[in-house]
Amino acid sequence: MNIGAAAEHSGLPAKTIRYYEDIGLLRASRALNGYRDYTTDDVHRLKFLQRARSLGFTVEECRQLLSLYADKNRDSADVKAIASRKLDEIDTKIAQLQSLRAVLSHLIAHCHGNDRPDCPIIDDLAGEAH
Amino acid sequence: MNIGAAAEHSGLPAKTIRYYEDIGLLRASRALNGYRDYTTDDVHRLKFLQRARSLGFTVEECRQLLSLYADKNRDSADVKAIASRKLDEIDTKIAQLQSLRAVLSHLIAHCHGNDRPDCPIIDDLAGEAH
DNA sequence: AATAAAGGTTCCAGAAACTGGAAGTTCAAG
DNA sequence: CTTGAACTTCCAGTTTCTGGAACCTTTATT
Repeated sequence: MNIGAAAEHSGLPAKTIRYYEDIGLLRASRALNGYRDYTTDDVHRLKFLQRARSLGFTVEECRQLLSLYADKNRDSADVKAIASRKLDEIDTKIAQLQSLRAVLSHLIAHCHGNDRPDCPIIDDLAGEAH
Repeated sequence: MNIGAAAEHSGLPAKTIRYYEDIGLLRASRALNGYRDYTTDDVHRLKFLQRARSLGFTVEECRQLLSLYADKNRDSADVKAIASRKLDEIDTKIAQLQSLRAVLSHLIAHCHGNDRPDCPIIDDLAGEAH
């Protein structure tokens, strides 16, 4: 599959896919004409990258996450440790999104028109996830 | 409150807070000595920014989100429309995080040692949020 | 009171993660 | 066989910080 189709399927711009190859995040094999050639597994990885990046994981973190599947020689306890750490980060992110969501939905429900200047939301703004 | 304390409370480096001021995201008033002076409301906004940025919202999106509270003259329907759109984005992010979480926890639970190379996870990698 | 350390200021340079554009090659359609 | 889309590389620019120099203010210590 050419880079255009891979871009289409993964949701990443072709430019970004080439950039990821530049920095060694995901190498694709080449067809005889020199074009990059992507397998469906490659596309899965690209989708995964798109998702993880859009959720605030850094490229280095994505590299780590990808390595969890890729490295057959890695010790199982090691994999588990890294995965567990990432799991905690994900849980934190979910909690933060939920608190962000609460703030916004409160805003939608209660703070219309003239009420808003004194809206209690501003007090909760960035409040802890209870 | 000085910038150091604001940094401490918000979780953002002082450098970043100054940068946010540079790009007009959050202006702080100045004390007589020229130091930036932050109110607790400012700190709430900073915390909010820290959170939203770490969750993958762009600076421009954060600016929009902040404007939801700040702009007293904005039409209520307008506020609701923007907030609703952001709410949808947040829901999507939550769903994506949950699917990412499922993949990782599956990895932890089932793909230890020699099983992993053929682990079914790689098939789910970046699979849709069901 | 003098001074050293800590923390504030601006400004400029560099890094991370893209993003756009030029110049050229290959492919598919008419 | 030509035209246009999609591919290639390479270089330059943008966004979002981040580090460091040079200098000023506050705070603690002698």
